[in-house]
Amino acid sequence: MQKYRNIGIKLTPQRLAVLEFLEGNKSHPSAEDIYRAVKNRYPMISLATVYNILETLKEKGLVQELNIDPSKKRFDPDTSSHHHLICMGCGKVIDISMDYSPHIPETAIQGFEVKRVHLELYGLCQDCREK
Amino acid sequence: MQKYRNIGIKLTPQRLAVLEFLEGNKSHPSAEDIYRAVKNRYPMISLATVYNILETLKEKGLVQELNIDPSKKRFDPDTSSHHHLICMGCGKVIDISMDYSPHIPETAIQGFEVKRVHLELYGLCQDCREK
DNA sequence: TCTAATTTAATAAACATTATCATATTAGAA
DNA sequence: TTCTAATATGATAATGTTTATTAAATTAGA
Ligand SMILES: [Mn+2]
Ligand SMILES: [Mn+2]
Ligand SMILES: [Zn+2]
Ligand SMILES: [Zn+2]
Repeated sequence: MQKYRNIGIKLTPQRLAVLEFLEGNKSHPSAEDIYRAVKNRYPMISLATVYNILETLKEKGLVQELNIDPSKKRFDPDTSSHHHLICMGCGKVIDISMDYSPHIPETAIQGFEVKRVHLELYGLCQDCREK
Repeated sequence: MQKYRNIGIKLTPQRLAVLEFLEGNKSHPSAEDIYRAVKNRYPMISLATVYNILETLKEKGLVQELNIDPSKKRFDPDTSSHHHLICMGCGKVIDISMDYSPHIPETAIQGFEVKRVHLELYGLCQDCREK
């Protein structure tokens, strides 16, 4: 609603629907996931539009693209620095926020300028362990 | 040659060519990269075969699949635990090996069993910084 | 209210990866 | 060495994801 006025993009029902679906969403959905969810309320929306919107939101820093899943991109509305547990059993992606400031010795990175750090912890979630 | 006898797979010229190309390779090539490189010496090889071989090598633990690049898988013959610098400018992927055993508090991972840790450092390489 | 700029939706195209299957090759047994 | 069952290859089709195209619709500001 009003809260998205100052983002610097035109407000369309499609964009609002995607923003509302993503708001606080911790499931790290794919474009297809978002499309299906939004389609329930706005059956006329197109998948291409969802891709367009995600691209726009990414540029505006309102969403982050995750490369965690080799078969498709996944999106995260939490753009703060945080890390992920990735279940090798079911593909679930879970946030972990732990105080983490790695000491990276200069010698190890040879003039590379580090802008962002992402930690991936691969393993098995509780549910998948019980099988 | 002889060194690949005990892997538990049939030795074919195609497999040997891929293994030789990957041996000590630090460029984190895609399937297409590998196909192009191997094709120089074995022009009859098919891209599907490269995919088959990579799948087999992955199962045998001789190669690791990286999800670093959103547009395509990349492969790493170094299956030891190590981490990567990823250049947001040119897409280059560089190894970093630093002693890194994060202390992950149990409370942060809620019953998740961590099998593998991968650290991604996004930024700009020396070359890209100079532009 | 009017209008220029932007966005949408439908669809085609591009691209990476996987599936299919007839033919060829490997590795081990005889 | 020869034979043969099991496996691998190569050509190609199929699939799934993402991007490009473009006419029509919508937004936001004058
Ligand atoms: Mn997250
Ligand atoms: Mn590596
Ligand atoms: Zn799981
Ligand atoms: Zn670079």
